[in-house]
Amino acid sequence: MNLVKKPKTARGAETLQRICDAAEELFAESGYYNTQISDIAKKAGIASGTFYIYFPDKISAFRYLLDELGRRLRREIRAAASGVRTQQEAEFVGLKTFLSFASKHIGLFKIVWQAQFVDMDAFKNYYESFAARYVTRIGDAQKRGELTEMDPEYFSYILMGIYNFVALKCIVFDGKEPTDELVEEVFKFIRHGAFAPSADGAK
Amino acid sequence: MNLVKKPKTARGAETLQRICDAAEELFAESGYYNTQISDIAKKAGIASGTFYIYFPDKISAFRYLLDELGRRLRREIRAAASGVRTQQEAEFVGLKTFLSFASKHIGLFKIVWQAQFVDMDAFKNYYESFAARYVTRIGDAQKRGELTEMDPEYFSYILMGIYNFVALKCIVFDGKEPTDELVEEVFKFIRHGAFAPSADGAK
Amino acid sequence: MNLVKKPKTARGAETLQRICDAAEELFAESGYYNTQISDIAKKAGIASGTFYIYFPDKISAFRYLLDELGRRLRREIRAAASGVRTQQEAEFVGLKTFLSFASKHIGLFKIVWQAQFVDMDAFKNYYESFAARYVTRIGDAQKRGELTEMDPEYFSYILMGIYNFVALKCIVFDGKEPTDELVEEVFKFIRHGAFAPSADGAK
Amino acid sequence: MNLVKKPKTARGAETLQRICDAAEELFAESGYYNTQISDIAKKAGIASGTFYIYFPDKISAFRYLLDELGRRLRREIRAAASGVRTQQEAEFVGLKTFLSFASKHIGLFKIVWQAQFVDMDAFKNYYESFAARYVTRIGDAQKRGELTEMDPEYFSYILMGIYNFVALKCIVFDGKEPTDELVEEVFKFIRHGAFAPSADGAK
DNA sequence: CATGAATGAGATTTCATTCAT
DNA sequence: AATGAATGAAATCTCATTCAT
Repeated sequence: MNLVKKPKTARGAETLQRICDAAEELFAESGYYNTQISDIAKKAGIASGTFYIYFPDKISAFRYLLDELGRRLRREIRAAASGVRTQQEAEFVGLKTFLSFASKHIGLFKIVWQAQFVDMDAFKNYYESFAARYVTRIGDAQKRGELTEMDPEYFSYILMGIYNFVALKCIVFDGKEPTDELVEEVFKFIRHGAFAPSADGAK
Repeated sequence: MNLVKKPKTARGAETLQRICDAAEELFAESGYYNTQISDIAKKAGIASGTFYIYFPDKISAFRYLLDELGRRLRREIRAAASGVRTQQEAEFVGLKTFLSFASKHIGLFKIVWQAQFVDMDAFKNYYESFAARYVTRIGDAQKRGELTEMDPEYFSYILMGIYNFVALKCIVFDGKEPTDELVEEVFKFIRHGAFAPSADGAK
Repeated sequence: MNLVKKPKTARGAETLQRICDAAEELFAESGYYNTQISDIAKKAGIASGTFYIYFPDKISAFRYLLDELGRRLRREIRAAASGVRTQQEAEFVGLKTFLSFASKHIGLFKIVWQAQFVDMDAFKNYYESFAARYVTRIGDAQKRGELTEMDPEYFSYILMGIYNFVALKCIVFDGKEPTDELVEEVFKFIRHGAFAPSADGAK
Repeated sequence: MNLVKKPKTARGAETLQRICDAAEELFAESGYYNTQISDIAKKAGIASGTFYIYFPDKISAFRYLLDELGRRLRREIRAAASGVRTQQEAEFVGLKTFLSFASKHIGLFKIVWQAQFVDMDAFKNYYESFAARYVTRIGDAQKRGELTEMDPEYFSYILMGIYNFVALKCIVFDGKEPTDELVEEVFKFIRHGAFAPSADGAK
């Protein structure tokens, strides 16, 4: 069965859009389990029954939003990194794009985090989709000698961990927009690691 | 007011322990919202009403476990890092301890992740408690020139991000025990960053 | 906030009416605490959940009925007493109307009595609403020399006491309809007091 | 079965007393259905189980207190009225005693009111016990020409209505002690009725 | 006598989903 | 396409009562 029924009329398309916007906001703000269909309906300005014209059930709406998030984010990163040469530049641009996307779509960002308790398969799939693309790129870069030698899978999870926790701190906890300085700072860690050259050199 | 009612008899203490064990396992396995009091009661071998002798409601049990997790994990890390000299050693030992703790207490580890949708305050508090301790240590180490200069708060969130996503990949997704080799690999990243010396040397 | 949600369709209006009728009867017959939502639903011929479309909780339904009782009773008494000249006539007609109302709506009458243990504020408010209207009329009549001089507030509570206990004896305990003779008898007391003229003349 | 198990030791007697005091207060303050055995136990400073040493169940404690109330009140009124000659004096003293008793034992007074929804038989029995004694005295007084001729049963309910509602207003609603002036005022009504002599004489 | 932990039936309330209009 | 009333299974939580200690 399909996650969503594509509307045939313009009126229907607008209704679906309103449902998605409302659902995105509410899932992010209150969480999947604390969001009722009636809440979504009220926020979207429709009757509860109308929700079921477009989605077969609640979880389908969630999965649909989750899919959309991944797709859009990957598209943006791909677009942003299209012109770069080195892996360093790609990483820098990726970080920047991720943070700005998470800031604009804080809803979708928070939806991913809870997915593991709503739909573990969808959650795992989300991260693995990201990792998969990473792994190829990382492998290539390692062959070119650009990147530290290590398991490409863990490599990508480390980078995702950094990205996600920086976003958590900056956007969710502190409610700030990520600045260019922040991106620079974080990227410094990614480039050099945690330890100061001197300390490391002494070893 | 109180998250938990301390039992007055040995029998009561045992019952409470059984409730905690059952709740920890179920919250982790199925998530907070998919875990019913009746499930906990059945797993603990008690009547449903007995749960409410010790906890005023479901969410209090969750918060109690969350608190306990943080406390135990911090205690173990502190104990493990008590004899070390440098920040590098401390970090290495901390990572190792975290992964082995998460592997033993996968329940508690997964409880933290969902906390933001059960009780955002408790969730934030959890990470901030960790960050707070980190920040001091990091500041000191930076003064000694051991660590890269950067905002200590983001520094700690970066490290927590790495730890958590490595645990996610290894323990949750792959269902493996973290090995010493993994710890070494991840630590390599923390020490040198993402980029190979040669590539970096160009800078 | 609101005690009741006003239905938007005719079907809804009928359902609400059926719920009110059922609740009125059951609250009166078995008391608030011995009446279950499922009893009301069964008697109204609806599913339990439907109750909650119209009332946010059990106590709101009770308060709503209590309000309605007061309003309807006051309206009837006002209507009945609209054409009278003297306070004596007004009082006579008021007593008569009260007893016949209580007899028709024994449910609502009994609901008031228990209100003090369900919702003390609503209970107090009920009697004070009655007393308030009384007090004005009594004050006026006293100025015209029609009524014994005494505190108008206690005056009204005395009259309410007489009305309520006569109704208790006749309707609740003996299960009878109040007759015109009863009204006459009781009114004799109100007119002359307890003591026979001769005995009183001795004073 | 007995309502209460009489204690054999002095320690037991004190415990029973503490239970009764606590129950009286709580039943009055919060109502029968909102009072938990555990509340009574806590207030009495005992364990919940101890309650069941003295009372077979919750309702027995209630009935016991209700019985006690009637007995004590009747005893006090009898004692106070023992020396009087006329029905007028008896009535005056009765009113005074009732109000002062209700003021001291507001708990017991409020317990009676809710009895109809806890135990209708006990409630009816309570008022009928009072009415029964009244009826005899009233009949005699009527034969002596002291009292207005009317059905003695309704006569007694009218008087109880006056007493109870004056107590309700003064003690429960206004939280005041009944004064001698109040007793005088109310008694004026009982003696002369509601209407001023002139107004009545004109008729 | 006293304790307080344990019970478990039962109450209120929620909410995803259906369906007649 | 949209409405909103209705459903009813299921969840959380309560509390009188029992009983081993």
